[in-house]
Amino acid sequence: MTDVIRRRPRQADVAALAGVSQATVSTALGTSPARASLSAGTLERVALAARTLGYVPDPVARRLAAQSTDLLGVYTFTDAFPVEVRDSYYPFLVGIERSAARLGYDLLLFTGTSSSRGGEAVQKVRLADGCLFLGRHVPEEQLQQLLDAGYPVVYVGRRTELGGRLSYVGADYVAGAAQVVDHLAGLGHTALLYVRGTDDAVASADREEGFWRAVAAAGLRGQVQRAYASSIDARALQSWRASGVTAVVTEENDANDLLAALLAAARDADVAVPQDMSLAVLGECGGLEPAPRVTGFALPRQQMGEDAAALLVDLVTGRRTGTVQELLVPSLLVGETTGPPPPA
Amino acid sequence: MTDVIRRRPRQADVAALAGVSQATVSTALGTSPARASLSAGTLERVALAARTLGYVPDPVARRLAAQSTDLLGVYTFTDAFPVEVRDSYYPFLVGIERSAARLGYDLLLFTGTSSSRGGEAVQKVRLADGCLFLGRHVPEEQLQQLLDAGYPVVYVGRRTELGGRLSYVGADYVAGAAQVVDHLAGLGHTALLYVRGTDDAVASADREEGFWRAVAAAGLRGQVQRAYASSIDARALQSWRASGVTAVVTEENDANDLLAALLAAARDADVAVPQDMSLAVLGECGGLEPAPRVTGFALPRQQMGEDAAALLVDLVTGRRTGTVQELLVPSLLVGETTGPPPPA
DNA sequence: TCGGGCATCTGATGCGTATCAGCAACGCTG
DNA sequence: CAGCGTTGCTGATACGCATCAGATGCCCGA
Repeated sequence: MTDVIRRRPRQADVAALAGVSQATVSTALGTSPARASLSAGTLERVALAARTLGYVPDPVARRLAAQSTDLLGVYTFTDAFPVEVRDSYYPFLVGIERSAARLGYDLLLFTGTSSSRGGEAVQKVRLADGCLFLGRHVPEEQLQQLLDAGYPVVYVGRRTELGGRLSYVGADYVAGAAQVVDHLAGLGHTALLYVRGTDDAVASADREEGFWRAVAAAGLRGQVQRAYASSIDARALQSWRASGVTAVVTEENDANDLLAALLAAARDADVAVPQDMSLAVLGECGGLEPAPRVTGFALPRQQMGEDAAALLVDLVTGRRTGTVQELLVPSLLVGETTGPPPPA
Repeated sequence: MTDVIRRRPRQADVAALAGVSQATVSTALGTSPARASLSAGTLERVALAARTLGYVPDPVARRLAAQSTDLLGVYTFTDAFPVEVRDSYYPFLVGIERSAARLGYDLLLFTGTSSSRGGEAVQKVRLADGCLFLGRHVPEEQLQQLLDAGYPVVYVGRRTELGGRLSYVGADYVAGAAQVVDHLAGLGHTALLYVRGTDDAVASADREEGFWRAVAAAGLRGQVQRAYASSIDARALQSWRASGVTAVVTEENDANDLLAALLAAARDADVAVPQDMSLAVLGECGGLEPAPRVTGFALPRQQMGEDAAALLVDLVTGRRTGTVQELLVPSLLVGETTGPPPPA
């Protein structure tokens, strides 16, 4: 009662009340093997004193001393809660949270990372025991530093940077693309065109690889064309048809508007989808207005988040080590834009 | 080169390289007023050394020493990323992240808080400089401990627990309810019924208060009825109409299904909405299938998040003190379920 | 020449915990 | 009773940084 402003209690206070040393309190309240060598009486008295004082360990001090915070970092290169693409980010977060909660970790969300000058900001993730990275950007030098220091890092999404030394949980675009191609083959198509964008993102290349593999496996004719959305028009479409193509696959509608351009071109050319020509996307389709249900495949986003967090925890605890790379297989989404090829 | 396993650099390393003391490095790299009394040359040499070594301050140590982490806690009593009600939580998070990023704070998300036994888990929020709370639940004893210790806490949503000592940024349900009532009055309705659920949530009571105030101000006849969704049927609806009621307002469709029950009852009773009777909700309507655009009001969720985080930062930095309570006014949403009353 | 004031910088200390070497007391064996 | 292993606990230290009371050297006025 003499002290009006009471500090929150620390181990020293508990120790004083229980009549033992601070070291004993630390041992008694902790989980170290040394705990076994304390007498039952002492354990009890310490526990009682701690409860009486409402003692709660200071996570910061614990981390400084023991090098572990039970925190997983989540680093995004845009807002963690983007408004535009919320549908694509949210499931990752859901999965991450699930795993983290199940494994007893809390989440440290780094904000405003895009605006902060210099890549050095990345280093602050070290507050957490390990860190998940979301988003396309890869600050190589910074990550290199983290890796060199043995700091556990896991990307959500496949990354080939840093000489393949990055751990990740990604989506198997090759398998996904193959599913779509197989679906078309099953419908009877024999000549397929893959229209891809002009950038060289890993996922883009993977899609093409999956396309070729499946085309070869199914004994189809295939061709690939790189294009800008603006270069796709009715005339292009007609020339493809003239060359025998009955189905076109393309990338998802993320940044490039290939899919939208194809739909528009089909409309302009009076080509009915899917009666005259089938159309599919090697990925998900979003952001289209109106939104036709386009055939494609769905990324197992939530599962990716879960697996990534679980992997990170394994790396943190040492249950797994080194570079670990996982690919999850997407699931085929059959929409309204694919059907049998038109009769020859 | 002798050291293969290189620790990450600390201030002592920077100090050695720059030829100054660790204390000087701390001062030079920090923002304390003492920094002004360092020579330009020293500042420069320290900065250079730090850059050379890739020094990044250890946030944990910083916190332990300076009692500040630049972290805002976010404590939810369900999943932080709920799957069912994502639409209602997400905007809060968006706002919170915005403010936090703008003010230079990162976010600490506590997970699995619902499952962890005992309320003591709440105490771990202290890792952060202050903490936001989302959700209905209020663990009074635990919060009391935090408040007693002078720990900054802000609720998102109005809370009257703990003798009104909780700071919050909430929605002004009174004003929102009044907007809806005024809207109905403007359409020509003169006799209104408010069907409310059976719980006594603060928001529920606020709605009723707003209802009564606006009814009185507009000189209307009003009545209130507490009901379960299951007790609302065609007969009840007919009896209300018989008593002269031309518009019914109710709570949002969150947990209780009052709104859904009313719509179903109207259908059963062959009462056309809004021709025969207007229907509005004192809040938002979601989760209805099919989803009619019901007249109601929208909570400024994102703004609430932003303001709550900004308030929390003010409390953390001492720019504001004590209990601060803010209410934001919702905006009227005119849907398809309200219209002029039927001719008498 | 000396005292005093200023500009710069440093040594020492504390933050709250975990860990480890080691100490004291005790029982046991030979 | 000396010697030794065990049990149960403590003292000291480290973790990396911030802070503050000085220490040091310097210039100026008296």
